[in-house]
Amino acid sequence: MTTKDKILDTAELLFSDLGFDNTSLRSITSKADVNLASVNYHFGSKKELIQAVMERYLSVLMPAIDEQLSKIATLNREPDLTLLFEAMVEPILKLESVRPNGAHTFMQLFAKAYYESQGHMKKFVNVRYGTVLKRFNTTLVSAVPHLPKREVFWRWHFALGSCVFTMGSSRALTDMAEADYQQRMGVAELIRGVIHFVAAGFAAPSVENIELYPNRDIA
Amino acid sequence: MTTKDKILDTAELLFSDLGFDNTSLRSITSKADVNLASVNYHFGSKKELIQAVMERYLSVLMPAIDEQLSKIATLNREPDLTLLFEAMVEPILKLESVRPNGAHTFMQLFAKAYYESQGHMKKFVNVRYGTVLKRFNTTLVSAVPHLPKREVFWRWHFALGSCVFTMGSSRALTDMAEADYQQRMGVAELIRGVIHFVAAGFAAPSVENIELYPNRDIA
DNA sequence: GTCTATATATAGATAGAC
DNA sequence: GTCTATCTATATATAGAC
Repeated sequence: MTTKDKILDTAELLFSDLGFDNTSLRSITSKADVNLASVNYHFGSKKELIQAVMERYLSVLMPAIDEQLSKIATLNREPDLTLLFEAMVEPILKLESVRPNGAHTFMQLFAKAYYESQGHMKKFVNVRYGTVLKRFNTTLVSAVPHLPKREVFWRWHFALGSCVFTMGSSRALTDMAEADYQQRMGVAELIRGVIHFVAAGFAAPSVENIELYPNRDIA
Repeated sequence: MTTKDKILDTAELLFSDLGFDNTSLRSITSKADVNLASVNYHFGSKKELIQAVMERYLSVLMPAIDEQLSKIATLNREPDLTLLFEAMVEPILKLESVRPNGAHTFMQLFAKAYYESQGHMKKFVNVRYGTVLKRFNTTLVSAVPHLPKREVFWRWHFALGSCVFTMGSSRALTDMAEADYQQRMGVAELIRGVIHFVAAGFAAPSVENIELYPNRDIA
């Protein structure tokens, strides 16, 4: 195994576990058993190392998502929401082929990236995969034609919150579920659970058409 | 205004904006125009400063939540989910009285605390307000008697994700909503929106009773 | 209570020998 | 490509004068 690969593998392990800011280049190189200076030699900077770690997954995930969106487009009917969300499962599970336990690792990385809102990552993803993201958004909007666009905007971010949070805490949550309810959840079941939840939230009638506080018994 | 208060006010401003780890004592003391060493004199350490900042809000929020739970208990009927969630709005809005814009600031702080998962905060909250948290959980479980407990566990965390994420990104999201849809959202509307979303997710039929992939057109 | 000065630790990055 | 040694910056925390 090359030095470069040793760095990448160790970095993704520590990044996904501790976050990007909380992982020092020193901890990576010592655990990977390579020299500290080799990170800058091979990657230039910590930022570029982070991008390289993410790119290994994004380069598999994004084309797979694009392909699913194409399949949906060929159906020649209004795409429904559950179909769209479920179509995201396969691309994520495909990440298992990138590295052992890849889907789980990527979800953790994704969540950490979101939490720490690394500006350079946002730019990086948008420049490289902006068209796929736009396409997903277009499909999403067309899947809920009865909702005002601003409603779609809000619900999408509510849903994203559930997904990111679940991804980031997946290890802790599955451990708790096993300890308290003897329930062994895999990555696939977890994704399906959260998808079911957010799809139901999306399917709710428009907030703008209902009375928000019908039950004022206690207020 | 005392030095201690100047530190608290400035700290909460920077913490809520940049997060705890990303805010140095130096940036706080220089912005508050007090001496660096005064933080350790008045609070002992950065950890204790963080706890003091949170405590100003928690000491108002938690008793208010407890009171709402009491009111729900006196209704003498199965508490419904929407009622329970809506009951949380008033306590949060009460935080406006702690400091100007307090509800918004607290939500940001809460989200950052969750993201950075500061171990000492978790302990601190559990020790001081564990009974209120337990009581909320008990009420939640009794509000959805048709769901298996493990389902409640999962859905609660999915819901929490939506809430935390929305709280943490509230400024960015409301700014986008105003720019793109000319929609001016206040804190109250935002909370109600996300509550409506997660209540719908909670109200969905149990995942364990439905076929998860009824629509396999594309997989 | 408030200040200066400093101890101590840890970051990311790089120069230059090999 | 790999290494040692070091630069530079920044962090929390504290000792001790006032």
